[in-house]
Amino acid sequence: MRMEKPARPQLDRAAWTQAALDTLADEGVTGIRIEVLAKRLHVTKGSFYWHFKDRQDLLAGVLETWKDGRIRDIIKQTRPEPGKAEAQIFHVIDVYSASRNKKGILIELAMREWARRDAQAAATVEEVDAWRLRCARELFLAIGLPLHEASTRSMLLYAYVFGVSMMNCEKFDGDIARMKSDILNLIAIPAATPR
Amino acid sequence: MRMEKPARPQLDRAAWTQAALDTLADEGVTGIRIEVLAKRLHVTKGSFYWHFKDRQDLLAGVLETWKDGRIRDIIKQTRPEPGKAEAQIFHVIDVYSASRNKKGILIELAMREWARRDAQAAATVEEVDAWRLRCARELFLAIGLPLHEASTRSMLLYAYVFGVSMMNCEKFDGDIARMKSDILNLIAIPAATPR
DNA sequence: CACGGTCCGTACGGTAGCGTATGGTATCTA
DNA sequence: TAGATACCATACGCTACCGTACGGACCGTG
Repeated sequence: MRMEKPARPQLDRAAWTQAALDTLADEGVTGIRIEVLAKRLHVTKGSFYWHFKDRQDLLAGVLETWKDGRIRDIIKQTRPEPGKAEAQIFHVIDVYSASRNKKGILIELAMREWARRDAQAAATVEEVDAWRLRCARELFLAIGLPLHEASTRSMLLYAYVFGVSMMNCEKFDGDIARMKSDILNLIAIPAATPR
Repeated sequence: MRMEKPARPQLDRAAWTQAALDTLADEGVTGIRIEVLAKRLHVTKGSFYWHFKDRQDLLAGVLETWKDGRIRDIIKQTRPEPGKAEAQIFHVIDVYSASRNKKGILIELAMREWARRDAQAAATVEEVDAWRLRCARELFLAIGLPLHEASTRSMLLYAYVFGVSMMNCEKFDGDIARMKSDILNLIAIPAATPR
């Protein structure tokens, strides 16, 4: 009979991993520091080193957790629904728009920053990206594109959404909203005049 | 009469700033550590604190140096040359391809990682991006696009090149070279059927 | 030659973070 | 009720940094 006793938190690996993911979004990998996380969770390092062997153990858990979540989401978002492929493409893009998923994007960027200097992280990101490209390609195939153009467009799609998330568009001149909308149509709608 | 005495290096701010930029490419901002740079330059901290007030002073110098160099390059690359606008667009893209300018791209990514957590860096990157977008827009205008589409395409251009530089495309299936080529045509060549 | 400026080495105190050792306190189980 | 177990606090040594204080070597100039 497990009673909820919020007075005594009783953390587990998942709680630490989640806190690490939050910190990753805000400060990057180097921001994931055990003693800082402990303060955040109102415990001490003693707790951490009970659940984890060392910092590397936590980081590996972060990678696993992120990878599983991303792949699950991707599969769900791109599950074949006849006749809705085009809408699904727009939905995939929407998921990575800063306005709708700020934290997810921050984690995404932090992951790639991490991957540039760590082989494990690189492998993880690579695997997730491979899933994304495959699933997006299926959507483009579903709306009638040939294989090669489907591959090309899915790559352009993800390169664009990640790239634009690195630019502070808010302060540029011009109608940013309309520009983004036009870009999406350019990417997602093939062989048709935009709008 | 200044003789070159390599036995006694005689560093200056520029040498430290350059070393910091190199380190930035490899390890990010947090990798710029005074005592590490000193070891790299075969001197001690004593030298650093002679030329700089503190670490922040160095970082500000790095931002300035990078900004000036980038803006100068952008202007040079997009200087109006009648009839060559399209070639210039492709050249701009080429400059940001990993194969041709690996270090420049690493610095670019590190700068944006830095900008996500530091207001000064954010302002610097923003200013550079604004120049880039303006200059690229001029090129698209020169090949006959209306203002709005010129803005849109220059934004897509830079978002794409930055985004693709964050993806490890080497290990994906498919003919990556051809895909990238197709994408470039899609971005740079308006109103024409790709291929 | 004395002397001030330039440039750097050395030594120090201080902080932040990692990992370990060890003890303490609940909670469960026999 | 007496362990045994799960979970956490405390205290410690260690390393990597930052920034400062100060001294010394070299240079020019009077």
